[in-house]
Amino acid sequence: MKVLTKNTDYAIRALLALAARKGSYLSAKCISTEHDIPYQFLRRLLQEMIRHGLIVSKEGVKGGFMMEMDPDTISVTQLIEIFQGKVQVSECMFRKQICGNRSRCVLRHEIMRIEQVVQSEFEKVTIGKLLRDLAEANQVIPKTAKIEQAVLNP
Amino acid sequence: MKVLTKNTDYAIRALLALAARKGSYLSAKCISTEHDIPYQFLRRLLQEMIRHGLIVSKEGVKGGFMMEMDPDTISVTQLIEIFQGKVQVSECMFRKQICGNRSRCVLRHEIMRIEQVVQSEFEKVTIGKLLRDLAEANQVIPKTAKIEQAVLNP
DNA sequence: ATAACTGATACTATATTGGTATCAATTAAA
DNA sequence: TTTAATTGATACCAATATAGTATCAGTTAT
Repeated sequence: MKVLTKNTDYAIRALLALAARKGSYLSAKCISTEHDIPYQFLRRLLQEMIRHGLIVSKEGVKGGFMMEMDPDTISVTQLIEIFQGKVQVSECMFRKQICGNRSRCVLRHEIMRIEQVVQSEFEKVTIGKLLRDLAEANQVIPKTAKIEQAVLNP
Repeated sequence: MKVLTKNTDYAIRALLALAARKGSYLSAKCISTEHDIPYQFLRRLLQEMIRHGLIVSKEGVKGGFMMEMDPDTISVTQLIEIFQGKVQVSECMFRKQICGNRSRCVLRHEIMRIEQVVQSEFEKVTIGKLLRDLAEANQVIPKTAKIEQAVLNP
């Protein structure tokens, strides 16, 4: 069971790259080559994120994508919702089938509780947090700093 | 994002039916018609659960499937693993790509933590627990008892 | 003997996921 | 003003996963 698909995966990586260079434009090509994300695939993801207001773009030479908002306001939950649809435990067997015509399902509480837990866990994980984790790792483990540096500042 | 697929969904329902009649054989046909699960589909699921030792079967007339083990030892996590593969947050971008040749990934901790949370939440939900939830609901909401009864004792 | 069963397995249809290609529009800069 | 680097939009394709069906052989209670 794969919780994050490539969509979400790539989107997170792209956002990390943009967050690390907040305020300046990064082209899709640059992000693609530096982070090993298929170019055209990445572009679709970036456009989708623009539509959702997570990033902005500028066309033409020296154009690209930029993060304007606070990276801490972008959670993995949001990205999952955009690229994989809203988190739901079942679609919705318990609610529709066992529940039948009943308005409230006996299992609904259990299901809802788990949905809530899963969602809130992913909500805690923001782009800002991931970025800080990376930065911290750079300091704690100097041996690998170059690699992390490469990831963040290609 | 659908956490439980039909496989797991149906499997849970079938196990609830078997747990409710623990010790006696229930045919696939019976479970299928009573719980609105496609017959052949259900049979595959039941066979899979036999292979994993969750239930036993008896061939021939008056045969069927039976639950021998304690329903509290069967968790939704187990069923997800059987029918949807082991829970993993990413497959595994962060581990393989960003980490590159590094043995330990900076994001690994975050990812692992979430995997752990998700898994342990589903572990709490056992067939036994779901069954008790249903039974309890029958008592608390007598108005709907007939429906629940139908579900549990077709 | 026969009908009600499971065991095993092959098959099909549809949706999702992952990825590619193309062309038009925009823009910085030579 | 031409050109190259860029995004916008969208159509397309391949592989895989999901959901469901069909078939035939073997077992067993009656």
